[in-house]
Amino acid sequence: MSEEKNEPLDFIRSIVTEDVKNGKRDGQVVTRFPPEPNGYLHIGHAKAICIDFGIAKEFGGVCHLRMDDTNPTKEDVEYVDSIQEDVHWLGFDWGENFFYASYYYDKLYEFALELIRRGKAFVCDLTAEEVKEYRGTLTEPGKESPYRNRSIEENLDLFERMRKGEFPDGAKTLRAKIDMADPNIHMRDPAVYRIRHAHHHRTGDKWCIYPMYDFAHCLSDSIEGITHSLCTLEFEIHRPLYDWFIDAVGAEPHPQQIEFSRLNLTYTVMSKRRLLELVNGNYVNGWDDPRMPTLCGFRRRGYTPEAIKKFCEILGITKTNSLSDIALLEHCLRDDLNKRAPRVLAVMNPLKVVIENFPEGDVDELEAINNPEDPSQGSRKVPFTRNIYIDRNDFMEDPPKKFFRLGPGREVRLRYGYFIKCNDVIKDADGNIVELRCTYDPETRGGSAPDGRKVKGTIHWVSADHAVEGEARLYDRLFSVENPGAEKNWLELLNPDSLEVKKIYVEPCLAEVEPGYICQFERQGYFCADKDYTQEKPVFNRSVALRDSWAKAQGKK
RNA sequence: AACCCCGUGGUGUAAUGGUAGCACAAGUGGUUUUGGUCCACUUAGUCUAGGUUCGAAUCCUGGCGGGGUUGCCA
Repeated sequence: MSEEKNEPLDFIRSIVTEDVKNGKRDGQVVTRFPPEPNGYLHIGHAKAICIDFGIAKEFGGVCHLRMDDTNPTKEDVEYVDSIQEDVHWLGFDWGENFFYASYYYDKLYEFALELIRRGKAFVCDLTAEEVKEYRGTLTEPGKESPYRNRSIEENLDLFERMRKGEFPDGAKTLRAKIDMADPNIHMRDPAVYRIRHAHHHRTGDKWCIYPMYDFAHCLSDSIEGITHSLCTLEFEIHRPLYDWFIDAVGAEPHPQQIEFSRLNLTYTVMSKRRLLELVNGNYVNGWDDPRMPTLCGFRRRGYTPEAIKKFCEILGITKTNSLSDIALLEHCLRDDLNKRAPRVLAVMNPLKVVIENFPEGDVDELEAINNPEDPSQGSRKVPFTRNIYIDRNDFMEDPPKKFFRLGPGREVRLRYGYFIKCNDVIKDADGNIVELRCTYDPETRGGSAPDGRKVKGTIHWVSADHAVEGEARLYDRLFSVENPGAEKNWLELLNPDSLEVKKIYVEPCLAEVEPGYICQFERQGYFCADKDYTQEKPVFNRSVALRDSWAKAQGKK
């Protein structure tokens, strides 16, 4: 009975709250997440998952996971497995409530029979092309099929023979008898069953007729006792049909379909068709390529489930067509990672630095905090030696005004190490900088000077003798335009930078840098992701990211 | 020129007839052993025209704009 007046309720929660209050369906809440196993789950699905599972949980209900597998030609067990894995990874649990629409093929067949017996469906011999002609257009009504008035007995007989496999694909369909003049084209005698002599990933060759989405979905919901059938906006126009089928066969209970807007992200393509094209065309290395907006792609890129869920929560539930800024998603990840990800020193684009007053062969073990945001994560030792690498981007021979890092004659702090001062710049014959000669101040061990003097910059470094070398791709964004989803020639907009392989050098506390991708977050840092990414893996912070940010700012001026 | 849905800062949202608020982004300043984090501040909004009302982002009507719908896909 608690009244949470201050908590704003989105329109779906308002409806559910009202239903529960009114004792509708005994106050039970049962939702479902119903993907078709024809591809991998992407960030757009994450929103639906958060809503479906989230609302069920909030109202003390359950959420089913149901594979909407009514089209055997497009589906595969590979996808079933990945979907389960990804939903679990996000942190949701369907318990015992895992189903397939194909579990209900027998019941659905019975419902179809009932539809025929009630005179509400007929077997139609029109070809696909003819059906299209008869359907009419958006502005003109359709014409009734010449087969529309077959007797119930004949329909029953024909439908039974369809099931037995007496007809080839496309020869006949079972159609609902509704209204060919309905302004909603989906109500103009829609198909209920079609013939498909195809092997189904679960039921094998048992069936050669398969129910259409509109018929199977609402009745599957009813069979499972779903109370609120939440889906995206494109199904809005299907809702009258959803209701019609349930009423027409007299199914109980009658779930309520409610639609919300789907997620769109800037710089990202989201449709399964296009993602499949990226995979099949080898533009990416599979569904879990870290550049993909799939959940497994985000996972490899180092995203946490918490960040994704938080993002979905912030977006809220509305019916407004929207294009969400991926910067918000990145913010959610930084926010999460910042609190818990261990940090490690890293250098990309190494520049050798010789500390002239540090003895050759000596190793100084320095103490480094694992996570400045979380002291409980402890510290580690970092070896300091005469020869180190810093990032090329952290040195400028002719530093402009607001550049705070190393330059000739300047002093900076090596993070967790010493202050160093640049005395000399060594170049090769072509004038490229190949080495820096510096001196360190032994008094500044740990990073602070007893005399109280300050430095403006703190830079990353690794011991040249101890650094672990690896390669990684620098992930920026797969696409280089605002919204490639809207572009016709979207494949040409792939960002070439996303393919660039870079060297990376990290502290010896890491055994190796596994080949993978490096995710770039300006001003926050990079972290490395790979096939077996875990949240315990470190963020390679600062260095290049900050440099790029600075460069970008300069470019603006 | 059909039907349905949706229009609040650049973006995503809150306010359900009573002070237009939050977050991201952008910008400025401060703290800082990550140019990160954190803190403070700034910029910026109810598509439009009428109507109802003491009072409209909210209700009504028209216009304008965006999206969806003509699979034997889901």
